[in-house]
Amino acid sequence: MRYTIKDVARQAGVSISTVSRVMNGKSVKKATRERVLTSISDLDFHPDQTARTMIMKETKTIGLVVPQLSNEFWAMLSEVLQEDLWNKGYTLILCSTNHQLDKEEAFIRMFIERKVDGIIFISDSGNFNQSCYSPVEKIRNNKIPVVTMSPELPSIDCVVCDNIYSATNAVEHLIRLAHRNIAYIGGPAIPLDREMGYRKALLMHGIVVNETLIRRGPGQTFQFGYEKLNELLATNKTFSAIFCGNDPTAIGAIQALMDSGIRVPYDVAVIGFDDIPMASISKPALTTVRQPIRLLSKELINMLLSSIENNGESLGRKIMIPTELVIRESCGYGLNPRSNNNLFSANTIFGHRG
Amino acid sequence: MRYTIKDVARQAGVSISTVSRVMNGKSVKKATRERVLTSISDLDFHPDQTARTMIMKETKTIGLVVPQLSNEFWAMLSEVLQEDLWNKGYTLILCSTNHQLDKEEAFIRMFIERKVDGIIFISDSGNFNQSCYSPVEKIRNNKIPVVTMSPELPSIDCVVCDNIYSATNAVEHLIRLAHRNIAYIGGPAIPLDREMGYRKALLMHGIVVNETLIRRGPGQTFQFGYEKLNELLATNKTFSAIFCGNDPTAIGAIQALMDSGIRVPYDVAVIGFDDIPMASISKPALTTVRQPIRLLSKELINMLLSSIENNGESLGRKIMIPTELVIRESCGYGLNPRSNNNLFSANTIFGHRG
DNA sequence: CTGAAAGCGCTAACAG
DNA sequence: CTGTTAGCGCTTTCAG
Repeated sequence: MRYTIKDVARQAGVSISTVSRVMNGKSVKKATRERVLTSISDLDFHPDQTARTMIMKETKTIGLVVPQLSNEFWAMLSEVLQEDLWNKGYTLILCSTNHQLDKEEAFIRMFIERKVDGIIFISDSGNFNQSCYSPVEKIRNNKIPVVTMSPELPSIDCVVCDNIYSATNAVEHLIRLAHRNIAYIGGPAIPLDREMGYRKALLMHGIVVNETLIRRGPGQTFQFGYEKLNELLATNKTFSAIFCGNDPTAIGAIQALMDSGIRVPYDVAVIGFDDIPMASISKPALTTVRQPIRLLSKELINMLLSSIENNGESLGRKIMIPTELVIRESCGYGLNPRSNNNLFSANTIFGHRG
Repeated sequence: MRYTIKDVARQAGVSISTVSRVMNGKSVKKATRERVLTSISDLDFHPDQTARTMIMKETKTIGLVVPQLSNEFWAMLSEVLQEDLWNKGYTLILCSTNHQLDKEEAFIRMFIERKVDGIIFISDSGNFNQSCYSPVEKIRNNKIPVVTMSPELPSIDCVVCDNIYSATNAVEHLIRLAHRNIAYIGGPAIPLDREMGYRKALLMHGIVVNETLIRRGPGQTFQFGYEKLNELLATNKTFSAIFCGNDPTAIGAIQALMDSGIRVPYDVAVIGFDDIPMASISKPALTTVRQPIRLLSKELINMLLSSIENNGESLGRKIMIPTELVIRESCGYGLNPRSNNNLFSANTIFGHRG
């Protein structure tokens, strides 16, 4: 049996309310306070959060759903979120669906039962119905503050990198390097806007989209990129560059190319998305779009906490975070290889886009 | 305001105890049960775990402390632990210290206040005092079931790979490939037993340990390996192989070698530890010791849950999990390059070693 | 089979 | 400044 506030009160010869006051920093005579403090440390007493929660109506707990922890991007974002929230006095319950979408609902249910103060819901179900997505509906019905990275959901707060702009920017980089036959590897687990950005870049430069160069599938891993690239090779279509929806996919694609004796970047240029640590380590080092994780975390938390303060009022705010195109080796350096101006900043757009 | 058991009771025209009975699957007349169930779903009522906990004395929550999530090994282990625990009805609170040791104590304190049913405590403080380590002491004093991966702590349950044996096995592999000048990169954040295994292998083969070939430091990342390797090069000592305490370090070391024009494995062989996904992707693919994550998770959970059932009784059990040496490209294939017998199994030792 | 009542450990009025 | 008291939402005796 653990000690309770009663034990402390008895030990210190005061009432339980006095002990409570000491713990909550309310005014107590100095001598009394010290006596209580001594008893607390003598007994190694820890106040029971559970009981406190029943009255305070707040758990100081945030629920986080991410698609996968073995993807470095989500792992790092989770870690930063946890740290930033901790510094603001919140504990994070981190749940990875590992791409099993049916778990999302189960996690949400658990969050509700545990009365989390807010939820950060990051789904890789890029294809959900625009007007209604059941787990999110459940959160809203329960009036729990929530923030997502899915701009498709109307009237739900959202913080996300500008996927369309970033993808367009990346593909334009390839176009500037004289590529015209550019493939895309993506799928429902990768934001659809990245494909849209790819299409937009081609359109802007009068390049006809070749649908056979677009490979989609349910995956998002190294393995997925490897397979899709081999599919692409099997079509016998011509392509000189590939834009991949995320880094693991890009690295898998590069591996498949190399296994087929195709040199990167000399024969085919490859570009990824996320800039996970692995991107700079793999050979050739991956040119990719960097999502600024610390900024993402900061904005997600700001938005969520402001929503908590306004007791769950969701304004449907959308914040777009800028990205950087980080140029490394995997698509060469084009016309000006000695340039060290290797960062192209995407626009920052705050607020809902018109 | 969320609905409570009272609202359901009123809606269904029964008492709150009946609602409680329905929720807990106790005997209730069929008609009544159905009426209650209807009210529950009509109101989308979720029972409050917090209130339940106050009576039940269990939170169905496990606390997990890991050193870092951006290291794939910990990320994957965390993900598997979370999934396995979820399947057993437990929610995981995952806390990454990100190598800030002072956070360990803060997390433990939080776990106690939240009344977790058990703690999985994975510290990378490899050097802690054998007889007492403050965060762990705190757990024990509070009689919370705990399991660690630190075999040094006496009378604390522990599940861990056999680091000494695995390291010895890895280094012997290098010795079999005719290497005699073998360096080691490690440090306090990497289990000391890996260094002991390295020393043991050399000893067993009559090779004098050259202390200048052992590079230690507080790190464990890619960056750390890169720096330590450069330190090693700066000493001008001869070495033809390196055993690294974990994979990120090994991959960093390889990068540093390549940046100095030293070829791997032709000039220097490198071997790592963990077998993270990156190990098979980086070039050259890394030969490394595989820690079986799913098995590790299974055993950690088994041990913890059995301890919970025996209300916190810690027996100081130590389980050693076997590893595999996965041979890829980074140390060549030695005398028999065509062999596809590329797995050397380490012994499995269950129970405390004599 | 069902309801009334006690109480888990804590905080927050409300009196002194 | 401090003690008394009434709950928070639930489970669990104990009577009907």
